[in-house]
Amino acid sequence: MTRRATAQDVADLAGVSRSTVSLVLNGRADGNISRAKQEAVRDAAEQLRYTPNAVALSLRSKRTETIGVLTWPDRRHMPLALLGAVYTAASRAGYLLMMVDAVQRPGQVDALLDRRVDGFVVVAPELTAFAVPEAVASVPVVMVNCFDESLAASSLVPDEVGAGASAARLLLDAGHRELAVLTGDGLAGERRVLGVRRTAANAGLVEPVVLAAGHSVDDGYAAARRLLQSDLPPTGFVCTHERLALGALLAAADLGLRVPDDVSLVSLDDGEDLAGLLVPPVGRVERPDEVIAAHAIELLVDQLRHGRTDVRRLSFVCPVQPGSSIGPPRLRAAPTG
Amino acid sequence: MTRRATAQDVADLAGVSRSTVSLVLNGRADGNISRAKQEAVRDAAEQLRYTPNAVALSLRSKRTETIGVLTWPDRRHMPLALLGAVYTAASRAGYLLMMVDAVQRPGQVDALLDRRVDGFVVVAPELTAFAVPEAVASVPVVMVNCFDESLAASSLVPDEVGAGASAARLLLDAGHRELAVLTGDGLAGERRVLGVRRTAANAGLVEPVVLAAGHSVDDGYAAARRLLQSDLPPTGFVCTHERLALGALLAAADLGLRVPDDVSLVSLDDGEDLAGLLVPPVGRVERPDEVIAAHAIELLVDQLRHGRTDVRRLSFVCPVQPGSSIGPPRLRAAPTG
DNA sequence: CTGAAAGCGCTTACAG
DNA sequence: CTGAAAGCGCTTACAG
Repeated sequence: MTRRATAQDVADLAGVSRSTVSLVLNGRADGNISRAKQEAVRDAAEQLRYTPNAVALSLRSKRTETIGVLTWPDRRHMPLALLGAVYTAASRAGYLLMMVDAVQRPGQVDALLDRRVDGFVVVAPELTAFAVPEAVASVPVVMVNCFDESLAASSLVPDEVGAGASAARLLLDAGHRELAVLTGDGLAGERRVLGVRRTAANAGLVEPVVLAAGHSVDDGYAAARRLLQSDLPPTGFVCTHERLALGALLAAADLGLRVPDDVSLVSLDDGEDLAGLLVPPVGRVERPDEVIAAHAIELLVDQLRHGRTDVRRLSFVCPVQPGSSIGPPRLRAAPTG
Repeated sequence: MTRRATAQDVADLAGVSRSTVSLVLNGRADGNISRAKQEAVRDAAEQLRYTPNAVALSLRSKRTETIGVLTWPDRRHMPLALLGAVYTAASRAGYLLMMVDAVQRPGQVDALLDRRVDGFVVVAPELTAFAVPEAVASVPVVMVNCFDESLAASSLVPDEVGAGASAARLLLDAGHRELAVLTGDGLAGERRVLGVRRTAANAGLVEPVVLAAGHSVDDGYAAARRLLQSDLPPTGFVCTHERLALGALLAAADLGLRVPDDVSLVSLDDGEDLAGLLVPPVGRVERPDEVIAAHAIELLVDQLRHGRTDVRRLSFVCPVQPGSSIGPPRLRAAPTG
């Protein structure tokens, strides 16, 4: 609870002026300040554990070295993996983050502006259009996993259609011909389904069964159970998010079906870090959160530090992560009739 | 990218001095400033969308209305539920948060101090002792889910022993006499196990089997599978964290055992919000994250705003959340011999 | 009733 | 080689 030392304290202790302290500590003393005084200043600073008051620095420099993060939860979760990756990238670049829930607490967006964050990154839990509040655009903004067509801001999103296609291909390559897709609502789900459909069509497969299952484990369980008990059950499931995959896995186990012997399972990544932890680990198509976040911060920092201002719209390939939930389709007795 | 208005801009537009603007906008104009000028100031402020620069305010007031959050991940996860609850409580009290990973990036703790956060809350993912860096204690600190014996800081933790006892009682009350405990390492696990053991002993039960399973779903799967296939399988499982419960559920399903018909399952909460989502929803003892966080922020804000300084060590009861994973024990053929 | 001044803690021209 | 001054944007005594 003790008062922290100021440059004046250091100056007093070293017997010099405030300006001298500033010059020395900021490495602009060469040829200006005598060796002896430099030494004295450094000693005094160390002894007092002096470190400049960042608030005063900010008032003067008009930079806070702080980035505002606008995010919000959807029904499943906060975009934690993305946020963590944004934090890591920002830390490395020397920035601290102030995060607010832009949907639940829109008022805090203004609080961020008042505190003069240098810029914003908007992080969505799931691919979506998002209307950035007007005031926010008074500083550089980059959008992650979302976009605002009416705004000249860079935007970085996963290639969801490609991800869906990769998921389908995992099953096709294993020999499956009868696919089912379990999905929730939302733009990411739609695009992922589109990817699966296209790939299936290109491969000459019968149209996959697409079920709008929902967003919970239980939804995945119910949908998978229903399909698995139908007359002509699909041999391979694509789940557009991870809770559905867990539900499907539980449903299969409950029905005495083994994964991947009796049914194969592929999941798309929604940042819950769940699919890979299951038993067996579910093969999946990942959202490259670290890569996206690193690029986002790089773009933003480029604007903040070097005044670059070009708007980019980037789409990122989603890498495939094989898992032992994928095997060849189970041979089925030819349908009678 | 336009410059934001300052009090001077408002003063110029309203034709008054800066002081007048300040007085009017801070509600101290009564009897001091003429009605007409007040009106003029307010109009000008609105027109320019003036809002005070919080950086300048902070330099003057020596308060930033910002709380530093020190946290870190353990092997399973970040303490997300707690952090979310801390965020909500702090927002309501008018504070913004700056969060850093105190273990991975200790240097950022100093960055927080330089930026003059008003206080700190330390949030641990799992109950643990934590040595708060000395400099941090120069401002008010409250510790959540952790403690530092050598520091005069308030600390708020779950009653882990009580939680373990409640978990055991859920199974006892359903008629179980042969319990197994799946646990990871760490203080929370130890205390939870202690609670189970005591309760079992008090009820005159045979000592429960305690297995240091690990921290992953797979660990829970392997441990549960082993026990379920043993000669005298336990009828009820207590899992000290949620991934173990998921693993146990998958193991049971794989072995063709039904929950709760063949085996009952109880989980303790570790903030992953997983157990309740499963099929069936796993009965559990919850960590009261919202309650803990609300009290923590209340204590901290009391210190920040009213200078209260009493150190509290609080322990919070963990409420029981029944789930359909608990049923009466399956009758077993008497052991032969 | 209202404006000029001081000061929060910095850094950067600017004099000497 | 070094110190005094100005200014970032506020608010609060202090004069008038």
